[in-house]
Amino acid sequence: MRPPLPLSNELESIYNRLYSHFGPQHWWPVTTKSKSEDVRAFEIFLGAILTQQTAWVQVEKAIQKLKNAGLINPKKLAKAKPGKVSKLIKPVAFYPTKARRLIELASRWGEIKKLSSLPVPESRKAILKLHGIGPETCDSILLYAFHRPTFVVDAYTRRFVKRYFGMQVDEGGKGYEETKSFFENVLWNLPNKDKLFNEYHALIVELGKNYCRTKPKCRECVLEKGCNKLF
DNA sequence: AACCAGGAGACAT
DNA sequence: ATGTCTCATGGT
Repeated sequence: MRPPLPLSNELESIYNRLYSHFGPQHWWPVTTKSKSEDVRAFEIFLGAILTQQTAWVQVEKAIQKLKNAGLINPKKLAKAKPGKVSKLIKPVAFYPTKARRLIELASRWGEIKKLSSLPVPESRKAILKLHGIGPETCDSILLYAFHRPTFVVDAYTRRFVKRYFGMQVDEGGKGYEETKSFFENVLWNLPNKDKLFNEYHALIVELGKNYCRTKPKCRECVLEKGCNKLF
């Protein structure tokens, strides 16, 4: 049993309310200024993996350390020793395994860039096969590093559609795809998709971080004008 | 002092 | 194909 599909205006309206409440989120935050597009993409790529199960402030520390060591650079990072990288990214969770993965992935950066320019469905399939990259990280990389139109889904996104639309999304990978196409089906024909997807996901994260972490009801006042609880 | 953060993989069923 | 367990730092 499915909930009625939201009118496109409904998701647009929510977007507009989120945007006027929180303002632009400026994702993906990047520290390397006015460098080549390639360096920018690589830093985002690293950040996408570092941030798994990790608060963003911790990722910033790790990125800064990598930067000081000159390792926001695929070739150099590929040659770095796991012990060294591990030490640099220590502020993030699972740092030893992430260190090994980052080195491996850095050595395949050229391949990854090529894969990212395939049509989105094929691109995701290919990048998902890489070790250390699951669905959310894959879509984050495609959207934020390579500006491809793919909607990123995270736990906040699922919680949001569950509470706001009463949608029954299961926890597993199926729920990921369901939630993803729930947004994409409605928003796909709008102009500036990548920009919209970018801001929309960031806004949902901001919403989720700030409101009603645990209360499963509290959906009546969702995004209503003048309500300071957003859900 | 439990709980969770911008998850993913191995493994069992 | 779908659940459960594990990894393991730093904030509140």
